[in-house]
Amino acid sequence: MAIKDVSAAFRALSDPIRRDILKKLRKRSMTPSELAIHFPISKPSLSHHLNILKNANLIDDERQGQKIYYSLNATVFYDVMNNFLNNFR
Amino acid sequence: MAIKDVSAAFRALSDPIRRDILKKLRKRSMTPSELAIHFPISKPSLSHHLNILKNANLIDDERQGQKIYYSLNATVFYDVMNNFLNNFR
DNA sequence: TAGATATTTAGATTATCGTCTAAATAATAA
DNA sequence: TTATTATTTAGACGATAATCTAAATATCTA
Repeated sequence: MAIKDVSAAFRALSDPIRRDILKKLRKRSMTPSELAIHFPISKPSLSHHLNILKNANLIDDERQGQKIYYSLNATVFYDVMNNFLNNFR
Repeated sequence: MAIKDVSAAFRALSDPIRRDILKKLRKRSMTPSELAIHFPISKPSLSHHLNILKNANLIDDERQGQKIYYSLNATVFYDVMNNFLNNFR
């Protein structure tokens, strides 16, 4: 999956909580409940942030029973950055 | 000048007009009036966008008489991107 | 089928954003 | 000084965003 919307990607990255979520997911996939431990916001708010990251194609999700595992979509992540940087080289 | 605020930089980059302004400034410094030709917004709106880019340290300004020349601050620009990418390597 | 756990959706509230017009400031030129 | 040009500031308005609580949906287990 390629870059759908550069604006959405940058907007997603403009929030420190969302950048921290990506940093957590860099190490391993995590569920919303696992992530929630690290952030001082309600679960609906966390869900909202995850949705924004997902719509920007920066993360993927996969349900396993009751749990949903979110993971970093490194490909799109680099695509956004590199495509953008190439415009300025 | 280093990165003051990563959030401000990404937020600045989340608007397509502001990204287009940066692309124009990649080639040469330009005044608000010169830039205005290329964008379908009022001059106060353009001024607002330039202010956001300036607060994010993505551009510099320099007055020459009546005119103010805006230029890309490539250093900060790359710093934001590279520092961020390094976090995900 | 209930009950428990995991997550999202709905709806409200407050704050921020992008835009405009009108007015103000700054510099130059007649 | 007065007029002209370049740009920003002020203030308003509608749209979007981040957050919360309460309720709904989905899955598993007894």
